[in-house]
Amino acid sequence: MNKEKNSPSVDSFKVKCKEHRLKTTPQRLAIYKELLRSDDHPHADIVFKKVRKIFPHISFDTINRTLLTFAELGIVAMVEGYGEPKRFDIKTDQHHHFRCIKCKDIVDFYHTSYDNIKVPENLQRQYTILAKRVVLEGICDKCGKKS
Amino acid sequence: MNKEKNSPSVDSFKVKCKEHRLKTTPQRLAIYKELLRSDDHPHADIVFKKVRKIFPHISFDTINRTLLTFAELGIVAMVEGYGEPKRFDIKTDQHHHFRCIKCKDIVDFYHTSYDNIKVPENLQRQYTILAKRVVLEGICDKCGKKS
DNA sequence: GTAAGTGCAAAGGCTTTGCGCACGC
DNA sequence: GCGTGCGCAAAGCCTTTGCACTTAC
Repeated sequence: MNKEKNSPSVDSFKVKCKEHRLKTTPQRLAIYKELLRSDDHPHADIVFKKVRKIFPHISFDTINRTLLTFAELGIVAMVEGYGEPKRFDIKTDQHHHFRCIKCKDIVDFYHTSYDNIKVPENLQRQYTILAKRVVLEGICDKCGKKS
Repeated sequence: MNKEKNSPSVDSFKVKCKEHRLKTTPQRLAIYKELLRSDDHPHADIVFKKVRKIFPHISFDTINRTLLTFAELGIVAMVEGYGEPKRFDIKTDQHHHFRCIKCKDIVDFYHTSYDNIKVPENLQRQYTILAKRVVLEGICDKCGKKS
């Protein structure tokens, strides 16, 4: 494993850009850095508002296009939702999610035994499985206290 | 367990409506029946096009509002996606999903050992877990043949 | 220098909201 | 008859597209 290449960092980002023949523009770098800072799976508009503080002239389209490009190339991941705006995650390694059904928060967690769950044989035969993920849903501590 | 109440059927639907003080209008019944017929987790527009064949004067808003109401009350489930239009599922019992990343098909499957996966203790303590679901992603047989 | 990327503007979808009329209970 | 639900229309977002200008390589 090449750590440089796989753990999210500014350096790994530059490497990935070269691999995909993407230009490492200041805008892209700023967007990537913002994602590095976030652990709440922000959507484009949140990233826009934050990056604009550093980059006042950046346009929303650049944010959106960049995030979609990153997602397509596997530089970032897209997280599943229920029809809300697309949300992005800097973590592309195997992990799992807890989702709060009230505040819509998504919390990442790692759990080796979930990584190793066996795919049912009939599905294994029929499909090419590329990713496995466990999604837990419920109510987070903050929302639990409110009610 | 009250089978009448829990397995999806027209009868169980009427019971559920009464429980939630919803009127069982012909429109709602038609929408519910259409979902009963579908196993591909359709979004509102698909349901609209199909129901309109039986109910030419039904409006899209009715479909959309009805589906959202059903989802909110737990009469149907909403399936997770990546920012596309909301998709709905008549199955509200525990099951899991395979998603094809190419054609976006979602296939339901049941797998007891997935139902019984243990929630990590630290999460168990912090959150109230209401649902567990395994999501497998990859390429389905149809898309696999094409490439 | 060249191709790729950015910013701006406009259009296209999907979803939501408000309101008068209709209809199930 | 009462209150919920429906249909229609309009508005509000989010996302996508096209194009000229700019910039990284």
